Amino acid sequence: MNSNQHIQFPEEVSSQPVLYAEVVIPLALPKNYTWAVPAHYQQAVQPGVRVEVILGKNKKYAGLVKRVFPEKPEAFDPKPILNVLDDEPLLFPQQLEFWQWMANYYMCSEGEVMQAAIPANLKLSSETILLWNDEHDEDFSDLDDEEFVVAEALHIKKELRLTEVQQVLDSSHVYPVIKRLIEKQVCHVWEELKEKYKEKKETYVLLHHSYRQEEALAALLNNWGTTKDAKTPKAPKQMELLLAYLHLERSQGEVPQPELLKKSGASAAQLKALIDKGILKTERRAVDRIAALPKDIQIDFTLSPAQQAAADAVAAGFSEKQVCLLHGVTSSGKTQVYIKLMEACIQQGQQVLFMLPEIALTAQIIRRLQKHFGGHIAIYHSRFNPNERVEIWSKVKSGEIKIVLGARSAVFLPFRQLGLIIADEEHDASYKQQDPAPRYHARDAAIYYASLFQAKVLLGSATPSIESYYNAQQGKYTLVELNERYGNAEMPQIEIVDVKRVVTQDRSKVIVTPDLQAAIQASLDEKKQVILFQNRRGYSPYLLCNVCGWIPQCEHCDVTLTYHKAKNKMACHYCGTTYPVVHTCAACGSHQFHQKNFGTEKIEEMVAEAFPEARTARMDYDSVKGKHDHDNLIKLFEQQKIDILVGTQMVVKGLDFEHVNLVGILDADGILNFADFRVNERAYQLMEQVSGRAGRRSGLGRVMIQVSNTHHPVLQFVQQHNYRQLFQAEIANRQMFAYPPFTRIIQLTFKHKETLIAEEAAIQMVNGLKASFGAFINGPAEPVVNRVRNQYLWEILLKLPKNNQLIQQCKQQIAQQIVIIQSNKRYRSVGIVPDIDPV
DNA sequence: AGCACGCCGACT
DNA sequence: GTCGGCGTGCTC
Repeated sequence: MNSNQHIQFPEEVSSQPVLYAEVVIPLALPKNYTWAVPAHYQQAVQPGVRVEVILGKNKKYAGLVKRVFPEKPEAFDPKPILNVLDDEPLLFPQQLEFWQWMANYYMCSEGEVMQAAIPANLKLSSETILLWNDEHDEDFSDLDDEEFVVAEALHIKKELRLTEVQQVLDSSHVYPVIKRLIEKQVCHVWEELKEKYKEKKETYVLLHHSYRQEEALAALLNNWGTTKDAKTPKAPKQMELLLAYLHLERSQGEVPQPELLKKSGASAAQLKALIDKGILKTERRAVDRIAALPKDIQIDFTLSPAQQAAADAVAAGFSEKQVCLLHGVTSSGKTQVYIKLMEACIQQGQQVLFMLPEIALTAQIIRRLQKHFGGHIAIYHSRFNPNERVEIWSKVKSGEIKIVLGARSAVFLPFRQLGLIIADEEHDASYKQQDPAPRYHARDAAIYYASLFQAKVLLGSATPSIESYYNAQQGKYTLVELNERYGNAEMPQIEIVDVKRVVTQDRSKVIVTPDLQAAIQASLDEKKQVILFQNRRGYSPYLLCNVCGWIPQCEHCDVTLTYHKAKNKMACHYCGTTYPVVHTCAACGSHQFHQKNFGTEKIEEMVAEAFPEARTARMDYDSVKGKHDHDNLIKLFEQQKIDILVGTQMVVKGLDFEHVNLVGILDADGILNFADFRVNERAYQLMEQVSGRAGRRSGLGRVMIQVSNTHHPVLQFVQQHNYRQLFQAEIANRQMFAYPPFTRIIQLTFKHKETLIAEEAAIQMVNGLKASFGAFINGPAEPVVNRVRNQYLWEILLKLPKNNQLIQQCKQQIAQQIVIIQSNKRYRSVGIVPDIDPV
């Protein structure tokens, strides 16, 4: 086999039995596969390390060892593990257990969980493309010969496929060498980013590590200018610069180069001199990278009595129950309560995971937490640069990072001593991953994950999900209420504006009623700011033929195309295809089209026309592509450089603007008339959260809701800010129609390019489940949008009683049924997608 | 997810 | 006569 055989004892003589390893491969394979552990790797192969294996003819993967065992598999002959990539496990047993739980609970493979769980840089396969890391300089002195060869090739070509690397290196070394190059940040793994975003980079000045020690620094300063030490410089201007640096570092933690030069009045040359002397150094990095802030904690505020009481109640609750729901009205200062609890947790040497919905993860909250926890905190985000994600991964694992602030994917980080998970805005639907598998709910998964560490979970919201509030009411969670706004600010006053009363010439919908228009003007006159909220769903602008009523549709989906005026394009929001704007009706040949509905784009345009003297801006998914666009826009609005902000859901999330005293909800009907069992809950959450943006700090805020169905009960609840009433009304509904929290839902989607085949497969599933679960099955039915990407859809909805054993049995039976259905040639290519607890 | 194997249409 | 379309089955 190889030369090792000569130095290795023959197997019969060796005291160790042959071992096999169950390995998770980051693919949607039906199950995990087994590879043989060569004798010389028996020490190195242990659960949690990555190994290089061949799968299929010649595909290589870095898989993760789940389990090592001595029994030889009978059904097949395992291939050998080629290499062991890690000296120590990439994660702890808790994470492996978490993966397994997630695969079971959400009906997917562990490979799919792995895919979601670990950063791209830790996933290697033959398909992997390596990219040269632009941040790396050309200093290759710390590379060995093999690393150097690859690094040089990469430096020239900028990218290499792993198969190309194979041609340069002896093939038995490729993966280990690549692994080391990634660790040395020479390169990183190419990854298709969901959203392109350009990191904002700045040059920061840091103290060279040899002067990080207090004594070394003191010695340097005390001996400055004396000649005792030949290395000690004299230049007084440089000392001034150094002192300015130290001052800035102490006062704000981080020292951006431009700021230092400006504050100290020193020149770039003087800075360079200090760098050349090895006293300071510079580092170019993204602004939101792990901050080199001092590792101390500064809690320099005191809680209000109400906040203190809440914090105490949460802490007391944790001694009895694992989960606590903090229901605090908007602007009650939940974040301060979190900060106190986080502090207590890290004082005990434990780690904290602070989760937020992706779009609420703004510079505003980051800055706020960094102010208190400095360098203990890291931000984790699916859009971050791959090298940094690995850096955070390992620093969380080592325990160096105490607090992670992140979106849902942060639940996968390898915490060592997790003490507390906070899920802020716990009601938010974006905690649920829609596509691809694992379709997990990060809030629910976090509760399980925490239990593996005996850690506590704090769910926070001004508008809790019905499920969580119900759990609290039933005594499953502790319930803590925080009913007063911080600083005793009053809750905003809510006015319902009946749009039916406004008559327009062309019977088209009114966008801004005269009442709202007057209120906007009043706010502007007071030099205050205005937010106009437009629900996006179903309210995008589209074109309609004036003659025959034809509406342009997507070629691949059963969806009306959205008209984007600014880009002069038509787009499908389901599959993303864009089309040129139609000018000729496909049905009657007419050239007259009318723009229907109003998106934020149209609203911004009209508002700008109506208030020419005001500065308006728009915030929605299209206008803020990158994360920094979003932050910049918020900054502008904070600084009152924008008077009127028109936006979608985005403006709702966790933002805190001081000078907003009017919020307009333009079309509440679009929110209230959505066909989903959660409409009322959603509508309440949305309107209450939007209202919360008004008058947060000073003065009374005003909210105007434009609606035609003025008697909708949810409007009254919002008007009175009465969550309890909403809950009571809604829980009765849920019970009556057997929806969560009284049942658990499993949705099965069947996809095929012929609708009949998808339907038949769905019917077969129903038939297979009928005997045991017949009473709980709804469907199959076609969804409202019945074709996406040229595939027709059919759905089955199971509303199961809350009985874990029964649910488990049902999942098993679904899995079996999927195998049976797909073993029939006719249904082989039907995609069957289970979604557990869909939102 | 790849990818090879395999069975039917427009090319040299 | 062949090149190649992508349906289908398998990967320890």
